Amino acid sequence: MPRVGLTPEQVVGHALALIDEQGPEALTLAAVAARAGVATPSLYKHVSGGLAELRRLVAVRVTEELADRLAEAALGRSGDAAVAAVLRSYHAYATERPHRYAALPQAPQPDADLAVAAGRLVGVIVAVLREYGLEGSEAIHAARTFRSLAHGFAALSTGGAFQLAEDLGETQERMITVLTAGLRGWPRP
Amino acid sequence: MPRVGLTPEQVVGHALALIDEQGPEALTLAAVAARAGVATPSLYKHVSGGLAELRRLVAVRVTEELADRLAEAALGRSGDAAVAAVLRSYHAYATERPHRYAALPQAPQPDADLAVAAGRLVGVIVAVLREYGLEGSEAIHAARTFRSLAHGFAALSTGGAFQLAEDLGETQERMITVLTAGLRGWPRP
DNA sequence: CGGCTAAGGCTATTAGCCTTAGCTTTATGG
DNA sequence: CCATAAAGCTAAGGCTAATAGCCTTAGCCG
Repeated sequence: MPRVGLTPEQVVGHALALIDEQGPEALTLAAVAARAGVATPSLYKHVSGGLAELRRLVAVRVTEELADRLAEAALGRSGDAAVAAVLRSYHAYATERPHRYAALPQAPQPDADLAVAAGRLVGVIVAVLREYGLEGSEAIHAARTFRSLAHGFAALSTGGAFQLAEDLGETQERMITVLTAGLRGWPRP
Repeated sequence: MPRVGLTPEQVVGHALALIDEQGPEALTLAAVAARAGVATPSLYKHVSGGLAELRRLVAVRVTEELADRLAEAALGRSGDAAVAAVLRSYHAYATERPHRYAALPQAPQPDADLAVAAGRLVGVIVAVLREYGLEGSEAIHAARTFRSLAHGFAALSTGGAFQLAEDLGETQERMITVLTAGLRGWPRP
């Protein structure tokens, strides 16, 4: 039994490949083990928490990836252009890797690593909103609005909920217009 | 082995009860059978497609429930008040029955019954938007924006994605303000 | 009233999955 | 050169869905 030199990172990599190809349902330890050229129980040497932990690690990695994408999109832009770029790149990520994006919400438990990654993602959004003069609680409400719109659009469009022929890109541009206008005229209570 | 007088509707009812209590992951034929006082394979007499069909039926029923709620909220209201009421009742449904709402997207295949139910839901939204003078493609884009915001907010808030202490109701009111303003000033290309 | 049919139960079985336990081999550091 | 920890293995147990085949009940029809 030659050593295959597996690491937790590689295990997650195989998991992501499986998800990309066959969807989150197909993520099973047996399939990951087969792909890694190893017997199923051997995975526990690297991912001691079994399937649950593997899913957790996948969620963390995807969240980090998404946060990176958003940060890159925000880089060098400001105001409406930054909001538009971040929203577009959010949707682009979900569209390019729909299964990976769908694997995101499956982490019910509050998890420290995931919280860190999610914090980075929210940080990018909050930074982009700062230029609208939003501070404190209002920045939080605005960031939630942003995330709701971005996630809803990504989830529904990759999930096939938008059946009609109208172009999704057009929908996205309308959303951007509404959102940027809403941020400029943000309701100050 | 006395007949227990099961119907597909009752099977779905038990499935919903299970989901409400323990989440969508807990929906297994074995658990439903136990709750119905029947052996697992007997369920196939009522739900011939097994677990997949049961999930499908659950999704249809939940979509119908939600559409009913939204229709009721829209009744007798118009304009901004109607939009606000529908958005609030969307979120209220998801909050009252988080697991049930989470069970919604698990129906991947395009399904006729589900399409009908989803059509009713979209119909309510389109009707509410009609008062803003939106027609044709623009009405579609606006309805998509509405759904994205509603679903995103529902999914993220019930999923525990909003960790901070800020009140969710406040966030919702900001969202309503932004959305109604965006609809009134809808971008006419 | 007698019997037939279809529906609604059942048990048994197969196949696939996760997980734990305990053994064996490999690689490495002293 | 050997001891030990890491990384692999097989075996086994306990879930799950799903299929096959049998039995009983209900209800209808002649």
